[in-house]
Amino acid sequence: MSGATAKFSSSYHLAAALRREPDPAAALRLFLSPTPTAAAGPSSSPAPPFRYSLRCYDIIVCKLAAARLFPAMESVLARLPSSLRPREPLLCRVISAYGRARLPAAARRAFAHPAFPAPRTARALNTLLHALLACRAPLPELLSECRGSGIHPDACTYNILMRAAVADSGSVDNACLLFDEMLQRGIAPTVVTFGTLVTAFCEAGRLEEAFKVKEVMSLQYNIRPNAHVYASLMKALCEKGKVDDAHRLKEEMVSNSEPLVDSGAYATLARALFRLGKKGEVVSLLEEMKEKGIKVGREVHNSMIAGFCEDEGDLDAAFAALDDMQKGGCKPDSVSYNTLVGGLCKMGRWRDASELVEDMPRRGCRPDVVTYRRLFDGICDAGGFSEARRVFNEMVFKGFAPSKDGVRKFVGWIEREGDAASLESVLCQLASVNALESSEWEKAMSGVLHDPAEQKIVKLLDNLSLA
DNA sequence: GTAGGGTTAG
Repeated sequence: MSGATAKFSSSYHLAAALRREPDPAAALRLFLSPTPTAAAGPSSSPAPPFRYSLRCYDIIVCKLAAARLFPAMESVLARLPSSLRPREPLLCRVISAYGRARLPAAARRAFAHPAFPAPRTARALNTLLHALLACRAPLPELLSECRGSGIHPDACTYNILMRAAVADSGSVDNACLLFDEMLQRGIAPTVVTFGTLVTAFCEAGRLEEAFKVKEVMSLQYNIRPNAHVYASLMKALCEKGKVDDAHRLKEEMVSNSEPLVDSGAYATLARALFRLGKKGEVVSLLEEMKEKGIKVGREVHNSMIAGFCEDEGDLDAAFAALDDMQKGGCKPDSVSYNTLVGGLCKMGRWRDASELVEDMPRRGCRPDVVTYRRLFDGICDAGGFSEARRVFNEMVFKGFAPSKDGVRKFVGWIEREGDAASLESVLCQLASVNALESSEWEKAMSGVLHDPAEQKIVKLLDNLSLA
């Protein structure tokens, strides 16, 4: 006897079912009540007839983390017995999920989670540092986290710190100081370290120094520049309008004996050619990749989609590029869809954009914060405010904050409508995703507030300002 | 998915 009601006789079967279940909430229900009797009544759940394996915890935690269902994830972690000896990679998934969700305090708490046996290694520390970097924590905070942990830093630690130095101060010089410190402590730089420096100089527009780093790494450290290094340099050259130089650099890259089959650098070139209106050269670029046996990767497909949407204004061609991508065995990601959503909105086709977003889960791609922002902005720009209201509710429910620009237009519309109750709930929703800025409610106060609801809102705003 | 790039916001 098997089937939906028989459920699972072992943690092995449960793990397989959890893995198969695409809906994280459904997976959680399976995890919580793997037997039919347990499913019948949550309060009287008997213990399942088997012991959960670490694998089951692994799968459910990762699924919940990916879906940002953090309270559920925490409750599963709280049930995780330390006797199962969960290992650091799982902890790292949790930490980085919080980093991606921009929840630094939660990331710090996870780092110290008691279910995971001490001591922590540099790997967990580095994951935490990277999460904090994603939350735009300033460099001194990362440094003190580092010192406080008592964990010996490795090259990866320094690479993250160097990135943070650039992100924080915008100056490459602090990154260079960290590089010197790293050498003094006898930690050998890796190809990633040099890639980070090259990128930092490129972003600062200091191309001569970027090329100097490339030279130093090969001549003094005998580390050959890889595709990352070339990609940064080529992008910087394209941005300065030196597409021919970028072309030459690409030649150097592919003539390197190392099997550089990475297509990322081609994406930059393709997009730069689109911007210059040289669609034909993109075609020959793709042919060249085919000749050389270089797989056309996701980024190249995405830069084609972007080229058609933004440079050519040709949505049909963009959707055709999406089809090509799928036919070529490359799964479109949120960048692909976000570009199309933006393109449709820009053409005023926000109803089509809305449909595309609704279709994304079925196509195997979860809408992200960019998806919703572009759609919301596009609808607000076009004045489709009742649809905007629907999208707004959906995105806020998922924990995504709308863009400032969209909020301004949306709140402006609600003010003009003079619906104080709506305004109140929208302000609350904005506060729930930390998107309520003083300027918004100051403006709201000077707006529609001349009816009895006025006092209520003023009181609400006072409360918000105290929070 | 412990670190760097390339395609979308900003």
